[in-house]
Amino acid sequence: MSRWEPNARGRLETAALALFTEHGFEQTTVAEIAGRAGLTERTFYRHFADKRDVLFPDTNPLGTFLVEALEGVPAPAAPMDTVAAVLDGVGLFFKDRWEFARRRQAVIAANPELHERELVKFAFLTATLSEGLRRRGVGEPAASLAAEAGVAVFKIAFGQWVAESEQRDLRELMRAAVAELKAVTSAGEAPG
Amino acid sequence: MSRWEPNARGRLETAALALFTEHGFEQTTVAEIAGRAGLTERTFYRHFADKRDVLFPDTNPLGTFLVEALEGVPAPAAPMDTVAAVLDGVGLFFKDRWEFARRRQAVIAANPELHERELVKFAFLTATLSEGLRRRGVGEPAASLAAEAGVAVFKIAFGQWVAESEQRDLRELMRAAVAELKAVTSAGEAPG
DNA sequence: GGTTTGATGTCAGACACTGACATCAGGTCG
DNA sequence: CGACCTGATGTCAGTGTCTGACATCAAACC
Repeated sequence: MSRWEPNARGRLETAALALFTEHGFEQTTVAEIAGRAGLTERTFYRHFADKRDVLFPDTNPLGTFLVEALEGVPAPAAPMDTVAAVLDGVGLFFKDRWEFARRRQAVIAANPELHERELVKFAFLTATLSEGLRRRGVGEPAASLAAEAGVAVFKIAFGQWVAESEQRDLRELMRAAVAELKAVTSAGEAPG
Repeated sequence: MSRWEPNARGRLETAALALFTEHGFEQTTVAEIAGRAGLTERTFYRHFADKRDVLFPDTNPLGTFLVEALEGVPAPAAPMDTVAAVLDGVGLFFKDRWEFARRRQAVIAANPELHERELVKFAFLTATLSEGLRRRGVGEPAASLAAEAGVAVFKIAFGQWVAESEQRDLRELMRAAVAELKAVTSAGEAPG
């Protein structure tokens, strides 16, 4: 028999999401989260850098997934096609996480502090994507722009996806958004 | 003679930027900022919602400027052309603020917490721009995408602008970024 | 001149977060 | 087998952010 219950980190994440949903983010203290998980406040801070981080784990699967997806794209593709291919993979990634994503997003949307942290995660994805593109030979500022565009598409499509009452195909939403973005940016290019 | 020195808010902003530059953001306490401004910590929190906000004032001139610029654009323009026109105005807005922008950006870049807050301000600009476009009849998700694209262009061009050792024309950098974005998004659209 | 207003000060306190040290089951090594 | 080390946790004390409640008092207003 081991000295402690296993999966302390997971228990903290579960307890936090539950308490945030029940009482709200601000009304929940770290001590309460730790208490529900059978741990102390100090231990919470050994697993998460701060209170918000419990919803944004460092072991962000999406980040690593992104890198792998990027490497899987055939090399001689235009930047935006590469991004589109990566987004397709991301769509599959979320396939079985719709319910969880919805619950989590509800908590985040209800708390400006959490929304703020979410933006950091998006910025991290943008940086990851941009670096990946540069590694594939895309120059600046093309790489940064394509990365920003890709994450923008993801943001918007993801927002639509979790907002629907029925689960749709995230990939379709993203493909539509990519098409819309192309239309928007090319329109009026050479008027007349 | 009035009871207090005038412009308490401005004194706090000046004191904060100076102290953040000298000792860093985390090493500076709110009490120190208030002290240098001849005020108390409590008064600081009457002017700013939190410690970071002293670098991101609510009376954000850029936000209001954006709205006005948006209204100044002739109505029958394509979304991205509207955004481009607004960005041109924004470029002028920063014309005389290069030095200040550089100092401020140096402080922000040195502190993740401040960078995080900056992302919120960008998100606010995106929302403002998106809403303005929708008010002009642009539908969704085109409005959101154009807004995201515009802010992305601003972010990247602004980053280049403050990174240079000599002041260049922000408008040119943004125009180039818009052109690059169009190139990136249209490339590979209908491959041969 | 009395009253109201509003920016500030004072004080107490909750809570986020951190450093230092203690504990103790389980694995390691001699 | 026993001494030792490791690592996850607990305990405690402390700093700093941020907030609510109440006090102050020049200036404006009537």
